[in-house]
Amino acid sequence: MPRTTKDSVLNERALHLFKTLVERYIVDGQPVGSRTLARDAGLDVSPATVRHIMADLEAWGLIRSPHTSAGRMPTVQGYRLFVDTLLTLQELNANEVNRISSEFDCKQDVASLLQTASTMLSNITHLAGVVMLPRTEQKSLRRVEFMRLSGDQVLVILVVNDNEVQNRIIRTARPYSPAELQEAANYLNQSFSGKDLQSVRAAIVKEMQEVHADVNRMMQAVIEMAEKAFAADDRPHDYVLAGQTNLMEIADLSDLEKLKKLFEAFGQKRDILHLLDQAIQARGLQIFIGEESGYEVLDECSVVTSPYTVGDQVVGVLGVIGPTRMAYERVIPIVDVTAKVLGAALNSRH
Amino acid sequence: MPRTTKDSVLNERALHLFKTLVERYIVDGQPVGSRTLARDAGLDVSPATVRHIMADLEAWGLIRSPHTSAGRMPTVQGYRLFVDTLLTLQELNANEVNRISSEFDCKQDVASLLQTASTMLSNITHLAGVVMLPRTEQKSLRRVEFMRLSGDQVLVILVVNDNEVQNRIIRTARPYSPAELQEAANYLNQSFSGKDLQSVRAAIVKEMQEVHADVNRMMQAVIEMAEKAFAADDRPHDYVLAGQTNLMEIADLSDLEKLKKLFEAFGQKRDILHLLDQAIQARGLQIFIGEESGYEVLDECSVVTSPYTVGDQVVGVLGVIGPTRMAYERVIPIVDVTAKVLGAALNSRH
DNA sequence: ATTTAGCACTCTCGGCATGCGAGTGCAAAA
DNA sequence: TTTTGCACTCGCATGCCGAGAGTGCTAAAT
Repeated sequence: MPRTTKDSVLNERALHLFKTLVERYIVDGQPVGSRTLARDAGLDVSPATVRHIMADLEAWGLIRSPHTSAGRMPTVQGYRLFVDTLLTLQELNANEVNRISSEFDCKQDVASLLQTASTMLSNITHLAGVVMLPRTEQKSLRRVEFMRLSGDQVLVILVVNDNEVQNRIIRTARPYSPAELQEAANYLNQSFSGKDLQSVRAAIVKEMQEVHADVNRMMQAVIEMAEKAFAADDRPHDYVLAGQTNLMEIADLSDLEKLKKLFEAFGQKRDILHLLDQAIQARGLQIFIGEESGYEVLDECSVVTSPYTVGDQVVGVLGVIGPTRMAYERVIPIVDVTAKVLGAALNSRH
Repeated sequence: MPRTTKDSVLNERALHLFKTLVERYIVDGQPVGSRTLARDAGLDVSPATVRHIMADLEAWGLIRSPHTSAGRMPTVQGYRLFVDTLLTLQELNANEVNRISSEFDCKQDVASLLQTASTMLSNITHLAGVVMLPRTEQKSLRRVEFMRLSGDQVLVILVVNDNEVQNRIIRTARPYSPAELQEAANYLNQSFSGKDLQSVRAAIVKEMQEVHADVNRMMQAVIEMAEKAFAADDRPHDYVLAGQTNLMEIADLSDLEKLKKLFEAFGQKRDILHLLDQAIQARGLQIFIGEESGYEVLDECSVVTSPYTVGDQVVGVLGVIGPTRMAYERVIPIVDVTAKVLGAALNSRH
């Protein structure tokens, strides 16, 4: 009886051949034929045998050929298996890690740290690097200041976390005098300085509900403004992208049409942000291969991400975007290390 | 005697044919042959006559053919002549102008105004839009605030122009107490509130030179900090780019290699900024055609720019970047109007 | 039962000739 | 000065051919 479909088992040898095939395909991008594979695998079997096994692998959905009489290349499921169970990572040595972390040392502010991380990812991997802005949950209020602009507009300046300044413009129900504003600020600074921004907001909301008409005019002003000023800091997520142009010279994506769609997605940011949001939930290195991501523009891409932490809070995620045919064994450690180093750098500047 | 090179004169008819040729080339991108041109020009002459004239135009360096037996297309000099003296602009009607300016109405802050302008330019023209950030010369100080961070680091918060907040971190010669900082801020606010930032700086530098040892400790502190805090706001210029992807589907630039170089230049920002800087000097609508710009990456591109003003101060420049073969007669009015509308929008928010 | 060798078959790709269409330039006629 | 006629040049699409690479199947060998 011929080994038709899946009556065969994926034994050691088949997996070894599969792994060799993927590795080979990743380095030179050509579908791999039986002869090449037989030679590469170092197994001392004939191409004919390899052909049999390749037929099995194809039946298992791990490889496919673009057309008759071309070699085979991995399917998405194939990459998945490869990445999950067969990959031998090329860990970075201490030297390389040092070179990476030294890049961060001279940077001052958060923005340039992120920029550096993104650029570095793209430079080392020759792919596109992406770093999502940190969502700091812990923002401790250091000082608040109100300044009247015109009519009912008030400029609010919040100093948080020792060295970060936020400012927003709010509209108030009625115009307040500078004196009133000063007093309101004083009250808030006294009561809440050093407190977490979230809890300040909570306290204010609570106070709003408790005190009704029996509150004096001043207190009303304070509460009204504070409520608006501390409204959740929900500016949309954002990311820093570097080295998109690297993707332009990758043969797999050379279809201008697709490339354009991809670049537009980078510009829109929406889809990419959704994906990064998913990745951040995962609390660990995450790999999206081809269509797995669920976004059509990323059909021919893989995304390798890792969250980065400050303290032990996950605050953001970074990674690289490249063709499905990427050197995972190199890229994964790089993303991993970069996330750790960025986390450390952010931590020390805190 | 045959009309060999430049013994012929560029008469009315020759110019008319040339103009027709350019217009035709701009719409369909194909080299224009004598037959087509004879038909298009509406002149009732035979293709042969047109051929003679085309030979003249070629001798004058206005057109060239990519190879024997292809039609002719404009040279850079040809475009220059066309743009300078032959172009019939397609002015926008009031309706379109309104549609443009209404886009700006709902925007709050400067950043989103610029973003809107850039996006709009790219949407209307189907090219890349670029808007340089305004360099406001007139920054009147409204309020200054110092806040001690750690050791010799001081956070400076400057409120300028009614609603813009700048903050910088400076290092001082010695640690100052909160009280000292407060006093310094008070002094500066009293003396300089409402003054222009430049002149504040000048006054401080002057004071530094005049008063030496006979100044009290307090005054020294004030001067030291102020000098640093008001150091010229020389963050590098920057711009907002939109619709780069439009450039990807333009046949003229379909060379991936060139396109990559161009996109990298967009990322680096350096060359583009230099060019915009030149454009801002020019005080008026400016067109760089192909190699005229002097930047190799822009060899196959044209850039149409116009400065925009607040009050009657030129504060920035905006424009579009596209292939040399662009619809100048449409693009020029669009850039022009957008610059005016953006200026007006910035003005009203001032 | 597995592995190997042999073989016919399929598909891609580069090179090559060919013909067509578009356009030119020149010389002679109008 | 303009037009006509004509020979000539390219670029480009088409079709053909052969080389190369790889497959699947069958039959033989281990």
